[in-house]
Formats: sequence, C-alpha cells, structure tokens
Amino acid sequence: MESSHRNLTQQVVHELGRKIMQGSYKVGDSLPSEADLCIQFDISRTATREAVKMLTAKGLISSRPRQGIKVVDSKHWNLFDVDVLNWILLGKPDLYLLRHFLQLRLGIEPEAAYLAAQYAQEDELAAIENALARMKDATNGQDDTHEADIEFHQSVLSASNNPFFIQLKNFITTALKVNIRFTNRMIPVTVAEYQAHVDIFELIKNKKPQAAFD
Amino acid sequence: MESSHRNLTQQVVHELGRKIMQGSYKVGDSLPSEADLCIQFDISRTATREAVKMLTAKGLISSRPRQGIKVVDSKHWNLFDVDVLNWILLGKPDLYLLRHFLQLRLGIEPEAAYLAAQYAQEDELAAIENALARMKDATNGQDDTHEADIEFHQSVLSASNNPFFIQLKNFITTALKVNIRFTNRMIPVTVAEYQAHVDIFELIKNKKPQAAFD
DNA sequence: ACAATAGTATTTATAATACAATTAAAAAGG
DNA sequence: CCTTTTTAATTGTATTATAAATACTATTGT
Repeated sequence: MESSHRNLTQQVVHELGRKIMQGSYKVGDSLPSEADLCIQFDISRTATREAVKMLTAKGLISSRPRQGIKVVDSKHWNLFDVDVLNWILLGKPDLYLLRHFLQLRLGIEPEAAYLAAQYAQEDELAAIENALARMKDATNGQDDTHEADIEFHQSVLSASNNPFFIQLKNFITTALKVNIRFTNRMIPVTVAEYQAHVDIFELIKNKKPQAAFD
Repeated sequence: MESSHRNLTQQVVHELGRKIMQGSYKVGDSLPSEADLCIQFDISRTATREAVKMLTAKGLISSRPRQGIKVVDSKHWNLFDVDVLNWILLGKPDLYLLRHFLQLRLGIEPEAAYLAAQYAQEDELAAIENALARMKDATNGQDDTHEADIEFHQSVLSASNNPFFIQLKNFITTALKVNIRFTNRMIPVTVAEYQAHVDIFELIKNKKPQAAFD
C-alpha cells in the first residue's frame, strides 16, 4: 500500500482530506475531536494536531477551542492545491464538476498557447514535440494514450513561462483525468485529435500567438 | 499590530511565509533548525512544528531528518493560496510579476464574464450593479476607487457560478492590488473606465456571453 | 589507494503528559 | 424573562523523552 511510506501525519492528512472531499464529513459538520482522532488512528496528539494544521493550511477545516474541528465552507477550500485536486479525483466527480473543469480549462489553455507562442524556449518546444511523438505512438497502440495527452497539455503550460500557468499544471492534469473518467477510458487518441494537437504545436513554434489561442 | 490576535503557530507561519516569499530565505536554502526556530521566536517545539507543517502544506518548504527545513523550488508553491498571495503582495512585486498576473487575468476574466452572462442569478447581478454604483461614487470622490473596482471584478467571478473561478477571487484581488501599486494609487477611476465596466455589466445582464467575453 | 561497510552524530518524527486559554452551554441571580 | 456567573469541554502551548532517518566519518578488507 502506498500510504505506508509516508509518515503518520501525512497518512492522517490524506485520510481526512479524502473523507472531507468525498462528503463523509460535510460542510459545517464537526470532525471527531482531537482526542477521538488520536484513538481512531491510534496515534499521539502531536501527529493528530499536525495533520489538523495541514488541513487548516489547505483551507478545509477550522479548529477552535470548545468548538472543535469543523469543515469550513467550500469557497475557502484551496481547490488548486495538488492534494485537494487528487482528493477530488478520488471522489465521484459528477457532470457539474466536469463542466466546471472544462470551463476553466477553456479560459486557461488558449491563453497558455498564446503565451507559449511568444515565450517558448528551444527545450520547451522540444518537450512539446516529444509529447506529440508519444501521442503518435499512442495512436498506433505503442504508448499510453491519456498519459501522452496529459504530457502535451503540461508541456504547453510550461512553455508559457508564467509561474501561475505552470502551477496550474496540477489543475489541468486533474481536469483531463476527470474527463477521461467520463469518456470511455479505452478509446485511443484518434488521428484527428492528434492532428489538432500538431496544428497547435506548429502555430506555437512559428510564433503565431493569436492563431494558437484560437 | 494585527498578528497579536492570532495564535502562536499562525504568527510564526506568517512571519516565515513572508520571509520566504520576500527572498530572505531563498530556494534551496535551509531555514533554521526546529531548535533554533524555538529559540528565535521563544516558543515551544510544538508551535514550531505546527508552523512548519502548515508551510509544508502550502508547498513552500520540506522537512526531513538530518537534512533540516528547506525552501523547495517555487514551482511547488501553492501560488493560489490566499496566504501565499498576501505574502507576495507584502514583498516588492516587480514588472515581471505584474506581467504574469496580467497574463492570467486575461485568461480568466473574459471567460468569467462569459459564464456570468450565462449563469448569473438575480442577486449576483444586483451585487455587480452595487459595485458599479460604488465605482460611480468613486468617480465623484465619494468612495474608495480601488476597493470598488476590486468588488466589481469579484462579483463577476461570483456570478460565474463556478467554484474554481470563485476560488480565483483571491488571485484577481491580489493581481489588482499589485496593479494599483504600479500605477499611481492616487488616480481615481476615470469616467471612461467606469463606462467600460458598465458596458460589461449590460452584456452580462442581457445574456450576451460572447460579447461580454470580448 | 580504493571501495564497501559499519559507526556516529544530527535532525526531524512521534509520543506522553501537564497545564493554560478559550468559549459554548449550563446554572445562578435578579 | 433576561443578565451574569460558573462550569466543563476542547483546543492551545509547553516540556521531556525516545525513535527513526540520514549525512558524514571512520574502519576494514582488498
């Protein structure tokens, strides 16, 4: 099991984080008290408190004397945190969530392509080209379809040379994975899809920001 | 001083977070050891460790036995965390950062307007209108220019009815504040700027997504 | 001289316990 | 019925002790 090579605190963080995002503890609900968490996980209060602090830092809970540990309103959740995104993925994403992911991708990715066309370095272009090669292999069944696709999108974001877009690689990756869940995960990348990605690359390479945006 | 009504851990989190974002501790640098931090802040190890865990949760540092507490590469920082954004603001933003903020705003805000035009509820439209009223007052010197402007942008994001865009209110707010730093903060909202905002509102209200996007 | 191994010291990880501070809810007083 | 006081539950902070991880050093065998 993967969690065994993480330390105690992190295991508890992931367990509680997952449960919150899956709705086992709903917004406004109280989590078990520190004392109860110690018993449930059979750990010391130190480990419990450190886990609580990490979840607090990610905006999921608040912890006050006499009031206990509560799940705060979801508008405070750090939805762009890599852990939070992974916990979302572990849940059961619905169509609303899928749509919300797509909406933000629609804002981010054209702009990222626009920036990549302006600022991409040689090695970053090479990374995009490499991802395209993997996609081509995938159409022939020689590589993982979806992994290659994700790598393409990530490399475009990297090429934007903007730290905020680079940080959003986590978001886009999760969004693509959620997307894959809803479409049939067995469907390989079609030639048409591959060609669309190639077209975008060519526009980035040839420094045509506006065209790449579109 | 504002920090006095926060608990010990949070004070230390903010102090260290600020120093990291300002570059007092650079990427790859080691922070003082737990023991030294206890001495420097004159607090117990408990408080120190909880602060370290919170900063770890925000992606700023890593902490391993014998290696100490190190600032990790900035690509791991949770740049969309409300605390991290505030620490950025406390630093001395440069023109590169300003540009990076503007680039992402350009991706987000048109799309948010597009969504607002589709999904805004009555009360959300009223909130936008209220912000506009404040801007109008501001042109007459009867309200805070920049606060009203920020409120307008926030209310549009809220009206998108997409949790990811709503979460980005923190980001947009910080971006606007950085922007204000670079332009002269004394310049009031001009009538032309106000009119541009009104135009966007009208397009949202009249359900013209594509026009609002542009 | 070199490489593999074992040992040592430093630092964080975890635990256990005690007491302080906060505050929601109950009890007392008017 | 309302206000104030008390109480008790829960988190906040401090202290101490031990375990585990690991960078560095020393040893040993070739």
